[in-house]
Amino acid sequence: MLQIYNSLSRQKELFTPREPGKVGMYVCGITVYDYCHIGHARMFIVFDVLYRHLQALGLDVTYVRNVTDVDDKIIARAAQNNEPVDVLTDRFIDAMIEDETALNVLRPTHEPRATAAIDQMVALIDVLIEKGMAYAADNGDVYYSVSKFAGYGKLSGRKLEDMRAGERVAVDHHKHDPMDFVLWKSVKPGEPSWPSPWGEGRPGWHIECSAMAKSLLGEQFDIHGGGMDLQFPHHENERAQSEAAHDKTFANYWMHNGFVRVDEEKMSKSLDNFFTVREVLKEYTGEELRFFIVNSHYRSALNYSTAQLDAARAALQRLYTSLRGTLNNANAGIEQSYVDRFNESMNDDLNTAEAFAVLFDLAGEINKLDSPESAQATKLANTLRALGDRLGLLQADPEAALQGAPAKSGDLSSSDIDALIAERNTARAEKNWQRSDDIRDQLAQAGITLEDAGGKTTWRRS
RNA sequence: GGCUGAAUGGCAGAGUGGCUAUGCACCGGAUUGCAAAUCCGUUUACCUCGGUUCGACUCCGGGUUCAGCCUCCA
Repeated sequence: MLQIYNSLSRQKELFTPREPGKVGMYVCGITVYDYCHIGHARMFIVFDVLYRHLQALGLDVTYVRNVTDVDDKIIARAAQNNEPVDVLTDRFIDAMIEDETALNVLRPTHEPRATAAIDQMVALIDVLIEKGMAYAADNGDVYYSVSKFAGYGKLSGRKLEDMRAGERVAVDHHKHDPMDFVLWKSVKPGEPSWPSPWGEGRPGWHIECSAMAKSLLGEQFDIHGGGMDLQFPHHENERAQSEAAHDKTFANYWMHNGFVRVDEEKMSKSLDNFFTVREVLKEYTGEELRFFIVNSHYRSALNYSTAQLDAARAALQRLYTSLRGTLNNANAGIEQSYVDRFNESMNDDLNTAEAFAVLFDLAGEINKLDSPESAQATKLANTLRALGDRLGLLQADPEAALQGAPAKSGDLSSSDIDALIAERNTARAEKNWQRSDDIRDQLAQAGITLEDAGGKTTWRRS
């Protein structure tokens, strides 16, 4: 019985799909004008874990995550680079896919691009105007009349009066009400545009998601997700548009992931304190970054630091070390009690931190066994790999994972390392401990840790 | 100013009205030529002030601090 925290009701609710056995899920993706940062990575990973969990529960999930490929920032960046908008967006979409692959994020069922759904947006705006919920201003813009939607503010927990009282909403004389937001922006010189009944122009950001969700999931669906900062105004507006147009509930459950912070401050472009995924991947593996993100609850704030990534590496080393030497036999069976515990944690609003305790318990049990190749060890290792996969982790060959981390210092090749290990073992056979220890120290300097066990010497990056 | 949310041991991070989270680090032991890895054991908590209760880190109320949203933002 899955319970998820619904931002709309501000409490955990039992998850009941609209159609038994099926789930429609929409997540707001990114605006492609730059490389993905750790905050984007968190969104990808959080909803990837949810996607995997829903599937593990036997549900047939249609997962839609859009790509916003037309927007002020994209246009500005393309102009700055002196390149066409689509060349810029294609490049960053490719980069995004590379990053996701490195983080072992599954591709959503559909990844619609806003520019391919303009017709649906125009149609939706048309419906809103027909219903008197929107109006075309004399400057060619179309606005949504916020005051005509009774439930406005419910998702973000704010009142229209409070918002109006705020001084931070810029006054625009084309709007009937300062809170009204734009559905269609009239064309400006040099900008991409499409024809519409209100003249050439381009869609506002909010209408994109309403239109793409409708065309791929229908007028109603189960889960709508995104970053915490999208709750207002983006999701509030999406909800207002879709519910006003269709006269029915839009998404039943709204989920928002917490932020990544740096020095206890939100990671963002404007604060210029962000780290891109590819930057971090120079020093850490995608799996280490993923572990760091999955290690804490998806709604809590997550403080980024290299100390945290180091801790993720150490934790992952413990898990992989327990798998070392075990047989990778998918038919070895599953120890159900661990799976049950794992599911119980995951069913509690994706309590991944608690679920991890199950993985570490499994690692401890495997370590206690006499032989990693015993039937029981194989079964437990099989269970550990299966549960790891539920979180998108532990699928690599243990030895490769332990040796594959990017070196933090030094840059010895594996053949250099093997040669030194061979020389050291010769010295050890001669009980030349001085020479043996010198070599071990030398490797330690280069970030290589040696382990002599069972008559064999293995190594890993530390 | 309005509205959310959070405060747990050296660090990270779950959770519970009375019972070991977990990982890393630390300490003692086993193992090892010495290490590493592993195993066994130990130590270190619940922002503050009041209240409810036989008993509160856990529930209620006040306070303090921090973060987020109210403007593009995952």
